[in-house]
Amino acid sequence: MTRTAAAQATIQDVAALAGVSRAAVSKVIRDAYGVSPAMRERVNAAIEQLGYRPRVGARALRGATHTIGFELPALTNPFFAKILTGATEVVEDTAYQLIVAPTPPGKSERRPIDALLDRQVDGLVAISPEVEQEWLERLAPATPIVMIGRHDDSPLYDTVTGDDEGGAELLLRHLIDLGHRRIGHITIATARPGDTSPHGRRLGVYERIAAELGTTPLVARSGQGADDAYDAARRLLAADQPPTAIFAGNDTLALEAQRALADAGARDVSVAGYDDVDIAGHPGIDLTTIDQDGVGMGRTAVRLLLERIAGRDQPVHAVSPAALRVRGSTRAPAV
Amino acid sequence: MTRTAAAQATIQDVAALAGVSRAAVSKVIRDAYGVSPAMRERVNAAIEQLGYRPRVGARALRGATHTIGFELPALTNPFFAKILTGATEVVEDTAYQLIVAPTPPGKSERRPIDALLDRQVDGLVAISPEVEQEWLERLAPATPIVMIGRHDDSPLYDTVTGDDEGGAELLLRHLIDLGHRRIGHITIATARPGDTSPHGRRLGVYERIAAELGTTPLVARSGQGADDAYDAARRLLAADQPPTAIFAGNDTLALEAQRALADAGARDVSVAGYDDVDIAGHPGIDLTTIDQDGVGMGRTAVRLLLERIAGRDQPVHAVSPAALRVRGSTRAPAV
DNA sequence: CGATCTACGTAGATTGATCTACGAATCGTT
DNA sequence: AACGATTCGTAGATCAATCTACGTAGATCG
Repeated sequence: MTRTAAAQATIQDVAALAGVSRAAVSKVIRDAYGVSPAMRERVNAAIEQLGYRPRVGARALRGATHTIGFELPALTNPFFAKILTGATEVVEDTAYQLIVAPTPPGKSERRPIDALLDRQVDGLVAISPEVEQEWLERLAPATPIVMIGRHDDSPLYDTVTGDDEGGAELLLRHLIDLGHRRIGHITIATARPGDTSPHGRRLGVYERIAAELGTTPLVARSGQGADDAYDAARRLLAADQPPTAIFAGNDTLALEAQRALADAGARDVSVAGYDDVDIAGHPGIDLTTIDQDGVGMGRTAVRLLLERIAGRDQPVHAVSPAALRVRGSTRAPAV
Repeated sequence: MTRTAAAQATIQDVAALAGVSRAAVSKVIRDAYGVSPAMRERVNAAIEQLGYRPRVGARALRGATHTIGFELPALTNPFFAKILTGATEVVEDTAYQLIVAPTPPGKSERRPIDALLDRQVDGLVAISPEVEQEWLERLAPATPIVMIGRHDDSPLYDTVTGDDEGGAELLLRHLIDLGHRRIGHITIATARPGDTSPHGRRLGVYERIAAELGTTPLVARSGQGADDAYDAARRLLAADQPPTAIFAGNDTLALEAQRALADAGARDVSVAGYDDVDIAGHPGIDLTTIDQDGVGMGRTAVRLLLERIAGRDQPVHAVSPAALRVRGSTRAPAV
């Protein structure tokens, strides 16, 4: 701590240099009422000269931070990057700054969310955190929050979800139409059929449709790592009656399934994913998947949040439509 | 602003409930000297009961924020996600919190960096921002910074780079060994041969080796978007003497080049990238590339930063070694 | 047994901004 | 010229923490 911190200029320094009061400088900064052009001029010159920038922390003590917090799980999933891209776009056009707190793999989303709240963000977006709804509802009155992916119907916060039921159904019907009957499913370890998470919803639809078909569901669960997804796919292939098609809970899982299929020489097994990440359209991947417009979801989330910050009281639960993208990874089963 | 903010508990509230002074509570929180077990007990109970969490902003006014800022460009580039993964890992084991400020595509890195500084981060990591070294050196005395990717030799801040010269040379020698003589290069719009950026270094090596070979360099420049990279690749293919191999400045560019090759039916043109992103090893991509251990670079960056925060004065310029990963995307040229 | 030491707590200043009052100057009216 | 209405600027409280002094017990010691 023997730092020779070339002490940053404070509002006091600016005021002294411009020969005005601190309050006057504050007014200029905030573009508030009661500032003569002459004073504005002098103050701005002083700010310029000193390279002054207001400390957000000091501001936070009184009012707002003009900051939007974004909790981001699994950095390696490009779908989340899509959402974040949309969020960034919208924030770009406002006076707000976006700051992202990543959740380390396998850890609870609580810590990054708390970290953002500790930094007094004016609003918070989180991607499908696995926390209790009650906990979120305790936070929401103090800080507006928008959940992406969680299908809960809270009156206290907004949600943006994909049409997971519709999307999963679209995809499964597509496989069935191709002639598949033994369809395996890869999902994440924590998903429960029909729960409020996207994977839970997709799993629920999968089980329902399996029941309709009269087939026994063939589900493999994957942990966080890429290897886990690979292993899950291998387990499906090793089943007594291996599937002719695999519906992976998302594209990242699907990519690992493709890898496993290639290694197992199971060239004729179809694979489909969910999310339509950029790479899915690459000719070497050519993955059939569901596009739920991640960029749009990110945009919507921030828009809803800004509305909340501006004072809206009524909850909004937005749903992004799901569209099937048929590509080469799915075809009729080999006879 | 008609928010019924269920006012968060402050240190004053905790002190009142525990029947002690504010300073006492502060001591307990900071684990400072002069606290009896009995008092600690009572204070912790009060903290628990009120769900109290200290405001980082208020703390920042006096001391540190225990926050590390991370400037992240181009969310869509999975290599940066790798670096961030490494950074997250190291921060995980400390009392610091990582917050990320993304740079919107095509915008200056200055704004996100300033935003982090305004929030009084204790240290800052940035990925190859295109700003003047002088500007960084003005920041560094007040806030320790570590630059990833920039090959500058500043005495005021640390750097972590890949061995871009070695890596580019490895890759080009590999192509030459395969028999390629007409090798095209895709780089980013702002790169200048030999400048301090990774792309500039790689471009410099490319031009040097082209000169050694006595061939005219064939360089296409790409803007930020995926389409730009695709177009750049198309331009290379449309040259009078189209290349038999393409060395893309990074894997993201290489993936677009593959797409362009597929669309152009140029099945026999080799492609190589740089970074070894996860997808490069996928059987459908199978991209020859350079692994420069992005995760390790992220880890090193945070370690160096923590050392600086702890008081180190001497600069460190770490270099991550480059390793060639030969895959199916490069082969001998068609005769 | 009185002096010193240590452990434990507290009072109050401090940090950098915002914001509410309020005072002073300027202006147009009648 | 006197009046209220604007306009411009400042003083000082305030926000939630930290941190330096300093006070008060009780323990230790010669």
